[in-house]
Amino acid sequence: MSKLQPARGTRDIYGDDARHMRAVTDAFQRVAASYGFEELATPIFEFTEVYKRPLGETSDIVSKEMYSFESSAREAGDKEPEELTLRPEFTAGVCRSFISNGMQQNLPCRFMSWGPAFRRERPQKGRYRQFHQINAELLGQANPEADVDIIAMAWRLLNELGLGDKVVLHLNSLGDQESRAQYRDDLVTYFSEHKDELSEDSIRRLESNPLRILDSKDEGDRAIVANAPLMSASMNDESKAFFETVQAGLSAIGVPFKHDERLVRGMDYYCHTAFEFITTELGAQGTVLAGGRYDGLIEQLGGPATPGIGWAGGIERLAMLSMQGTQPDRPVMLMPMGEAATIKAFELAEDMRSAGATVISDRTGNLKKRMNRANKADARYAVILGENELENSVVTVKNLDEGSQTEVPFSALAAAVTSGGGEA
RNA sequence: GCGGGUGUAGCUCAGUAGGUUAGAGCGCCAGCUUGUGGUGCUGGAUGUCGCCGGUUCGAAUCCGGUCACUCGCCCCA
Repeated sequence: MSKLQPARGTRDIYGDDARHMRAVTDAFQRVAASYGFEELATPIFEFTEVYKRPLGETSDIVSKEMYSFESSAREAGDKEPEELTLRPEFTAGVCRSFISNGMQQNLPCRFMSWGPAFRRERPQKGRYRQFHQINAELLGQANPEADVDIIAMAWRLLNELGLGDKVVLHLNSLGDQESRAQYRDDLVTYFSEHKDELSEDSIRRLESNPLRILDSKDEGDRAIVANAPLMSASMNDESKAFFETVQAGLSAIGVPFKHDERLVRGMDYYCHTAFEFITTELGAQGTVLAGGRYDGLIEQLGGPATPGIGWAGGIERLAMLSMQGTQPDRPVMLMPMGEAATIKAFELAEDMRSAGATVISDRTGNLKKRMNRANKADARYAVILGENELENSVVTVKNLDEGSQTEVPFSALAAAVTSGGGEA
């Protein structure tokens, strides 16, 4: 075993892993495009402020999980050092881009993005320090129908990945800002009365994030949570109506969901709809796709008040669950023997590629070795060009599935290897 | 960041009353087959036993540290 390892929480992605992940992003791009989403590729790092402001100084992400650094490349012409951060999530960067480019002229905006994100957490299965997400954001629509659309899109994607029966949609509403603030107060009041019964973690949450106590895994906490006031009790009429519409819409298009009163969101800018698609097959990393509405975020970043809703999916987690992947095209292995044949083979290879074939030229070793490699590469044909063939302007085409072989004139080769399995 | 488990060949793993040259399967290489793969037969090589240090006449095995992975917590996709 080599001492040279990738940095903690990172890994090399190749082979089946790469194919499975590609299947997820391919399906995502296809599905999102069918809902009118267009690609927005934001930089992989931003000014630290972009993440710090909306997430809050005290949030776990900002205080201990961000990869931040100071760039001071004076040689490159930078006058002042810049505080930069590798993106820990997509939403803040997308909203920054929306503001930077004056996109409020063009509402509503539907953006799809994908790629790596970085968080310095303790690695676990399905949780990496460099991980990959697919991300969808819909900006400029305050109506609950938008929430239905974007959840429907997620549901369609999950089904295309064959995960319809492996995930459960947990759905909740945090209400509007007023309702949410009210609920928070109600919870603090209630939990403060039971403070001495709460776990250490939850006493801390009482200050930092009281809503999080609701999904505590501590046994003692759960007993107290069971009698805690419900979000729905604190919601005003507008918020109730909003949530009713979302649920009715999902029912109308047949998206199954479970109203989960204990599903919450950490950041303050979240409101109304919150949802998570959860599986039981990945241990503690059960959330494979999650999102919600964030009507206050863009304004908080200094842009024009613009409502937004979106979600992010973990590509690693989705890939691990679905295990789908397209195999590469079966290649034609071209085997020129000798110098003159090698030159001729360049031309034949390009002819076959022009006709749509995948061609690999194997120029080294004896024929036995090359046939062996052809077999490992799962080639459909081996094309042999030796001195005998060269003299007669033919190649020997061997069908590796059937074991049969025939001689084919140069001019007929491209057609022979692209005729779809038919013997030449 | 906190707590538990694991680390032996490319891969999956055996290997404890500490004892000489550390094993299996798969894969890999070679030959049977000098211009022909897959299945078969024969043979071969796998390796700082994660790393560093300690105990011991002697450590893959016991102890400490460290790194990585893994399970849970925190948090989250």
